Amino acid sequence: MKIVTWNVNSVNVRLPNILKYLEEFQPDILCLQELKCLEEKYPIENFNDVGYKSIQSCQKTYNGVSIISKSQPTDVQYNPVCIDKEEKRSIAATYNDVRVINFYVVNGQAVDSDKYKHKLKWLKKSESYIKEQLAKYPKLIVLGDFNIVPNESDAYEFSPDSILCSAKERKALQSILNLGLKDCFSPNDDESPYTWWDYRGGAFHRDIGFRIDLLLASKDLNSQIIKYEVHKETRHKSWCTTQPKTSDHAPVMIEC
DNA sequence: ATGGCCACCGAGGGTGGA
Repeated sequence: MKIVTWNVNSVNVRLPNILKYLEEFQPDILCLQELKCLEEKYPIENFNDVGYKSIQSCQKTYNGVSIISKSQPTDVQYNPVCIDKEEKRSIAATYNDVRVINFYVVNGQAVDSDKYKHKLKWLKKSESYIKEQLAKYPKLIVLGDFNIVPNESDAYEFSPDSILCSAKERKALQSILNLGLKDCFSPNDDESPYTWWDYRGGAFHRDIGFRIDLLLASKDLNSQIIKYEVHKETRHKSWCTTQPKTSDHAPVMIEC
């Protein structure tokens, strides 16, 4: 089974890229973040037309998460981790015997800002939710855009006092891992571990990036993982000729 | 070079992303 997480930065702008991705990589489960559209603008027919189902939690302009899959989801939860009900940042469902929880974690903007406090609060809520879910579903994966750099080696330049890298954020992530999850990341000797590169300053071609898109699996699932890949090629404007504008994130895939 | 922000809303620039 192939499971992917991808922050697409607008599902409608990126639709050609997503359809090409489905065709080329044939994931069983594709979790998207930053849909940036209302439910009625979500391109579900385009996914149905190529044999995929979708569940989604949408809002105007910001956020939004969905799970695109070959098989039918069960036990669907829309926005299970929620502080402000307008913010759609979480969605969960079961596919066969695997529980999939898709998160778009709060960015946080700057350390000690109101948004940073909101981020930490949101992470605390997600920890309680994951704990409850782990008790129900032994084969579980939490994945998405975490907006947290797990380790110093996961950033081109690790700044411990800045957003994505701060101690409080990383501690919140560690608390989630301590529930019994393992980061599926597997280093590749030929390339950096990054999954996000700023649009500005030619960051991608200079490989100034960060690893902030994560897949965290329970032990029962983690033991079955046979592959971990970051599909950086989708970040090249030449990859999808019908929509050369790319997301600033690359899709991350595991196979189990 | 695989480059030099992008997408949103709304009607022009302000906001948010990370």
